[in-house]
Amino acid sequence: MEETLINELVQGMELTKQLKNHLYPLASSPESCDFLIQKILSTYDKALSMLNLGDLVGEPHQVAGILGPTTQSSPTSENFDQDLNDQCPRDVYKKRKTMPRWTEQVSVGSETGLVTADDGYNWRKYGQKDILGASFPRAYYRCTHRDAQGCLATKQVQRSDKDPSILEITYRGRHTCIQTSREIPAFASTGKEIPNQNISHHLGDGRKRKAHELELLSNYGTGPRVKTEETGEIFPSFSFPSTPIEPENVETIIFPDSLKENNFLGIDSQEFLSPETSESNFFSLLLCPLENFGFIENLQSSDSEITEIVSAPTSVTNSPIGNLDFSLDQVDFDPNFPFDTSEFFF
DNA sequence: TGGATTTGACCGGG
DNA sequence: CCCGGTCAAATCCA
Repeated sequence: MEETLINELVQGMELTKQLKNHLYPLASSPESCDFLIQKILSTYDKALSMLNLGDLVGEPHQVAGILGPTTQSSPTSENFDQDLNDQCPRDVYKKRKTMPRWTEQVSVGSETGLVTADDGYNWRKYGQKDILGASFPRAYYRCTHRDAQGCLATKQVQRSDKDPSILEITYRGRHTCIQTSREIPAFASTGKEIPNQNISHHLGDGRKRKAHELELLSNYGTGPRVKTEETGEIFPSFSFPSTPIEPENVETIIFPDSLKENNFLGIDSQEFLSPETSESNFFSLLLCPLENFGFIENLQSSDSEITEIVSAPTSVTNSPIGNLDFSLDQVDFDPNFPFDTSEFFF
């Protein structure tokens, strides 16, 4: 089993190298490509090292869970879900504290403060708090399908003190729900105003709220950069090759401007934490590296995502065509994808 | 009218 | 007791 994993990783690494060779003459920014690809390769290295060293990450099935579409519902994920089921709210709350947590910093490049951090999931805001020492309040979102499907995924969105154009989005828990957002462009599914004291007063006005949403979307992905970080914790459903045992490890990636022209901010780690979407997204990257290159940013959101990413080529290797077709069907956007937001631009 | 948001209250951990 | 996180009633809106 482990040997198979290594083989898969090695193949993935080779494929990434090939991809690198293909990308270089085409990419808008070779440095960007190189940076990202080096990141991917380094993830492979770490993953392989870990496998050789033993299972630093934990259970082998965690690793298995990230390999290939056949393990979309990883055993760990199921166990994880079971752990969270049939518990009183308090227990769930306690459990939630142990749930995987990771943070993204998304530059939204908006002076208006009306930018959302849409990630293709349906979120429902359930609270907002002023945080001590923070200039902006923190908004709390939970998965819309929590009641219906028991999905305990939550996220917190807070505008960065240092750079108000950056949203710090902390995700907690993995989505266990079946999202219906797949039917619509991921980035357009859940526009949410970010907590901003300057605008929060307007939120009572629904029309303004809607306008905000539009503005959010129109500003989406126009930021000068995307900076992601991972406040690592060990995910229960898959491994953390780069930072498997160092929760305090924070990795910040600053992306050059050349990567900013995209609307893929809507696809964040959550997408990739979901095995089926993670793979498909990466597939689409493989298929259309230039068109979709922007959302590499999101792929970089955390090492965990990279973990997911690197698992994809292995599947491609096994059955390239079939998986690619599969991926296209799975991708959250249609062929018009980046421009589906046109309706939001007036 | 049903779903989403707002917002003050509530709770538990540190 | 403070603060972060959640609840839930009131409110908003399509």
